[in-house]
This record gives sequence, C-alpha cells and structure tokens, in this order.
Amino acid sequence: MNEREVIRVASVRDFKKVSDTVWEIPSSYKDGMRVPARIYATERLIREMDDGVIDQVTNVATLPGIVGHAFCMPDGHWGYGFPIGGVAAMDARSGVISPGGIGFDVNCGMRLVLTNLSFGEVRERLRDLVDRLFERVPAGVGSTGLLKISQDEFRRVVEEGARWCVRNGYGWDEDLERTEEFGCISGADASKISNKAVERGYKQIGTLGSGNHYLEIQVVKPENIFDPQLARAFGITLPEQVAVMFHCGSRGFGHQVATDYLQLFLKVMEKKYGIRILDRELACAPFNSPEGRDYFAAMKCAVNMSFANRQVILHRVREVFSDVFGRDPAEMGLHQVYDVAHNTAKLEEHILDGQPRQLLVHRKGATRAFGPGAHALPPVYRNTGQPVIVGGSMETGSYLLAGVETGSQTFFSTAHGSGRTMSRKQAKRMFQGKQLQRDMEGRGIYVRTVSFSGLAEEAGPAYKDIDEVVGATELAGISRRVARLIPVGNVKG
DNA sequence: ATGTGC
Repeated sequence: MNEREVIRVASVRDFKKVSDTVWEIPSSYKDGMRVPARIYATERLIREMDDGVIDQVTNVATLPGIVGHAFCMPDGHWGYGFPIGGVAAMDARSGVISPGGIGFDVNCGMRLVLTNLSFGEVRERLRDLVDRLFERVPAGVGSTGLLKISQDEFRRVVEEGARWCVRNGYGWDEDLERTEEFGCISGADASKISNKAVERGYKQIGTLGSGNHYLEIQVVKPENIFDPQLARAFGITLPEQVAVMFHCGSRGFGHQVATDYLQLFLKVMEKKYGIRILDRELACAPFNSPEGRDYFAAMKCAVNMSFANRQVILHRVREVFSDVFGRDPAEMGLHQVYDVAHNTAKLEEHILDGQPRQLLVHRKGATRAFGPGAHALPPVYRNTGQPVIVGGSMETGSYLLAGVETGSQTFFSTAHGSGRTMSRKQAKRMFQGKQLQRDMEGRGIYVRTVSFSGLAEEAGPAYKDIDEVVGATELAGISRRVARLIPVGNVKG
C-alpha cells in the first residue's frame, strides 16, 4: 500500500536552481520560448515530476503575449496542453486566451465550511451524516441535482452565480462575501453559450461529479494548527473542530463551453490570426478578438455556474446537519470560510518591472492566493490575506493556507491539491475499491461512493505527499500554512 | 474533468 509508482523521473540537469524550491528552465531550452519557465518544487518533488510537465510548461512559454515566466506549481502534473498546476499571465492587449490553460472543468474549486461542533459531538452521528449527504449531494458521471429549474432560469443562474442562489433561499448573505468574486464574476454573457451547454448543465446544480471531486467531513486537530493567529481569524477556535470541505466544478456545462470554443479557436487560430503553436492542445485566440472576448464571456458563465453549484451544495450541507442534529443550522456555526477557484483565467492588475499591467492570468490547477491588502478581498480578509483551500487526497488530508505578499512572484498563485503521481489506470491496477473502503474505515474514514473503481483511482498513494507540496509553497513564499484538516467522512463520485 | 476515447 505504501509503494509509490512514479510515472517517469524528470531530468534535473537542464534546470537552473534559483532557490531550494524554484527551478528555472531558460528560454534557450526550446525554440520559440518567449520567457523562461519556472517550476516550484522541492528537489524530491521535481524528481518525481513527469517529463510531460517540462515539455508542457516550456510549450506554454511560447504563447503570444506571455509575460514574466511560465509557471508550474509543486503539485504539477501532465495535463491537456498546459500542465495541471500551470500559471501563465498574458498581456491583455497583445496576449492570447487558451482553454487549455483554464481546464475543461472551468472554476473547478474548493469550498470550506466550519462548524462549531467538536469531533466528540459528531463522532456517533458521522455515518448518518455521510449517508444523508450521499443522498442529498448527488455524485458520479451524469448525476443530476434536486434543484428543478428551466433552461431559461439556468441562463439567469450562469449570469448571477451564487447571488441567484442566495436570492432564492439557498444560502446566507455572508456566504457571498466569503466567495471569490463575491460569488458572481462580472461580464458573464449567456448569449455566448450554446444550447447544448445549457442542456447539459441545467439539471446539474448541486451535484459533485466524479473523478477527484468529493465532499468531506474533516477535523482540525490542535497539533495541526501552524499559524494560530490566522487560524483564529479564519474561524478555527475549538479543539478538534469539525469542518466540511468540498471540491467540484461546472460539470458538463463548463466542459461543453470549453469544447465549443476549443473547436472555434482551432478554426480561426492559424487562418485568421496567424498564430502557430507547438501543440494543438494549446489552441488559443487573441484575448482582444471577437472569438477571445466571446470565450471569456462564456467561460465566465461556467465560473458562475460553478459558484452556484457549490452554493447549493453548501445549502444541502446545512439541511443535512439540521436534520441529523435537530437544530437550526445557524446554531451549529456552518459558516463558510471561503470558496476559491483553481481553474480560471482572470483579468487582473499586477506590477511587472515596477509598472502596473493589465494581465490575463491563466490558473489551471492553481489557486489564486492574494496577499494582505489586496483590494479584491472582502474586508474580513483584507488584513489576513486570502484563505487558500488545498484539497489533498481523500486518505491523507487537506490544508487551509493564506496568501502572502511575496506571492507577487507567481502573480499571487499557489498549489491546488496533491497532484497525481500515478495514472488512473495504474491506480486501478494497484488498488481495489471495496478493499480500500474497508481499509479506510479501519483508519477512521467512513467513505461512500457511487463507483468503486473510481474510488481506487483516488487512493492516497496515487498522489504526491500533500505535506511536501504545501511545504514547498511556504518555503518559496507563495502561500503560508494555517491548518491541516484530517478526513473522517467522505462522499465520493 | 466529461451524457468518459479522433
């Protein structure tokens, strides 16, 4: 069970060591690189990284308008076009937008909620909680939610995001303040999405999906608090405090939006805009073009769908806690700490060489991590820096981090999770879902799933060491550890 | 990730 299978061992010889956790590949490495690439990792992590990451991050460095460096975070692994863990900022006037730099699951992200219950109060109701969550938060490929709305109403949801949910009784006003973009990114335009995307998405609000998407009951143990002051500011005030964390995205809707525009970009990229790329998976269009702007407006619909999805899931979590404990949800805390995306491209102002610049920052499997003082943060987090939620594998635990001022080096981006070391196929060969469920129960994690083969794919050893990943981000100065959360219950797709 | 694969 402890055996770790590594996809391939990367060669470290071409890298320039910038620091213990930053490795640079110069722009001379490959024809067409406009900027150097930088990989954030400890030596151990970079040796485990597969060669595909090196190839992909240096491909990204060739894209028109890229500034600074093409980055890969410590949890990086091979992805579609861009590595997962990739960060690339493009000049808003001269650069491109690329669906491969955002991910098919637009606004895949994390939400963290804290109860005011200690594990001692929850332990004997844990199975009941997980069983009911399993019923109320549908998981798996093609799953549909309990929310019944028309396709026309869905078009309003994708323009209004989590605000639509709160307005319709699915959440509290305070949830919006504690969501990136206040739960609704401006500029979403439902006239830019296809009917097919709407048809796939309108029944999927309030659902988890599959793969590494999950909903967990977690515990914060006192020995796992690294920054007591920030932990308190984020709402961790009790020993063995119980939390709920979930990870999901825009489901079939975001996938369809990405597919639609990928096809359009492949048609116009070379013929209309003369852009040549090394890998067709890097399909892109000038950000400042009709196609680029349309994709940006459509992609924002998927961003909002995902915020709405997680908002309704939070509502279900509150309903279930209320049912199980027979109390009003507000009596049990159930305050949202934060909701943050890790698959987006966002227009942001950053200082580059001392000058303010408008940049389109692609973060694909990378989390925005704004430091203290950032204007985009709500007053409650203006002085602490942004809460950053990093989901680990279902066996090993997750982290709450905070953004820091020195995060400017990566345009305020950090890791998003553990990152796979084993392909799904390898993991299925090595683990058996039912046995894994029993093993996990033996270690105090009650897990429910719709797919045992899917469960096997998510086994802890199929992922990098989360402690090593977040440790690298802290050493590099792109985020700071606040607390580690241990899973005790898990709903998996 | 995804009504799972060009």
